[in-house]
Amino acid sequence: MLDVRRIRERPEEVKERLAIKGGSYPVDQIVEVDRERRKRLVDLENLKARRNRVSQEIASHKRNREDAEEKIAEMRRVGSDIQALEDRITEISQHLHELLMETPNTPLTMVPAGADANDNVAVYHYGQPTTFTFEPIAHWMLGERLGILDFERAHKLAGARFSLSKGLGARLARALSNFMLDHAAERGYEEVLPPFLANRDALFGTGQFPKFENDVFRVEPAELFLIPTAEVPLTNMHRGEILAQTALPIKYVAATSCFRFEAGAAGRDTRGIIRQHQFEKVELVQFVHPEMSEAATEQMRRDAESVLEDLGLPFRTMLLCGGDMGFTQALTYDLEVWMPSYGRYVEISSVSNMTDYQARRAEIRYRSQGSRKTEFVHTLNGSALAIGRTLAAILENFQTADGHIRVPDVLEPYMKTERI
RNA sequence: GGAGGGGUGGCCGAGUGGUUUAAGGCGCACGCCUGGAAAGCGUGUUGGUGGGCCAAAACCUGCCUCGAGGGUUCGAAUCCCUCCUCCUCCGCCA
Repeated sequence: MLDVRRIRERPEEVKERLAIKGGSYPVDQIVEVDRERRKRLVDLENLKARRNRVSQEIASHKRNREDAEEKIAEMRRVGSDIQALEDRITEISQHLHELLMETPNTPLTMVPAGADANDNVAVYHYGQPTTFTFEPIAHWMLGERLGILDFERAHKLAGARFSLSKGLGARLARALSNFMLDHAAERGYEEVLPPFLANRDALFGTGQFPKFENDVFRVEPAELFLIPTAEVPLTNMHRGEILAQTALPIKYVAATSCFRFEAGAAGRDTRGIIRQHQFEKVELVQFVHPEMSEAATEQMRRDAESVLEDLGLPFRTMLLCGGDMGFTQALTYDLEVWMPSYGRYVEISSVSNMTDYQARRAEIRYRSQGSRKTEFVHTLNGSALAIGRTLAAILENFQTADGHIRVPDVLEPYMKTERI
């Protein structure tokens, strides 16, 4: 959620920034509705001030056993005026809130303009697309042949877009998860094992709701939702809190399952484990001082990139253009790993700076040491990494001519074998 | 699942319809006192959101805020309803 005061005071600047994302947003309307709301608020508060004052007088009359009927009758009228005005202001406020909800975060100045993924800018490369002396096989074929991925039985259990891994496949997933958690812990992230279900307020706080309600699984009979990413529980841990400035930055890492309905992705990535209803992911989240957020984003990007580098997987890092960015993001890097079966780079991580947009929705503040004033923190998150896609990338990039998989050195202590 | 009891400021804790603009204590900050400190004394100490002052800061001022949301009332921390959460006991359970 954008700061309504910023829109009120500098609407042109906000419009300019939003233009980078493309589309049209109700900035002028927000300014107008906000003005209307504040105007009526003054009237309401004057009425309430009067009621408070006269109520004191009534109390004083009652104590002195004097008649207060006239004032009570007067306040009865004032009370109904207040009620009517309050109802009107509630309507206006809801309208204003809806308009603000339709307005995405403003991109940082370094974000390039552009309409879609074609306008993203590659900012970093590691390795080269893998070359083979034989015909490489797709991970879903390899996985089934090696008996480490089983799609048919997973479909029997839960339907399409589910898979299961077993044997060394399951161990590889666990190895990746443990390796990535350790990797993050070395970089100062505190490990968290959060609930995999979250309530409506949490989904709203991180910005999945109200816009993407159709993309998550709702769990009956409680009003709970399977988390689409650990960003939801990790960021909402501090929802409604005022943090000490000395506590910043707060850095969390969690390995969780993630659940996405993938509505609108019908027919896309139907083979393999690239796009599933359930997948595992190691997620990084940071709460930082606003002045530190750009540097922290670069650092988090390195935290994610170094996972791929340690594994030895070829990838590139893309700075997303305005048109390809998410709703709540002010800056996003996508890490894309080379996937031989696709013959192209495939997203394996996304590192984003939400500036204060999420913090404002979720009311996460900090109190600066000198002053008593509270400010919103900046929130960052990034995957490091998506387990399933990393597993697929390892199968495909490290397959050998005899149909086996070379285990990356850094995983050997976890795998207890050099090859699958 | 059953029965009962709680949720008040940074913390503890009083408060069952009107001098409560939330008592008192602890902690913290500043000041006085002191050679310096302790003690003592004094002042301040939830957050949010409006208005005023050319802008900012400071300052003045209104409204809201006693787990959350509704309701009753001229007036609600206090009464009623719904929800969340914590604790105790019983039952069940990885």
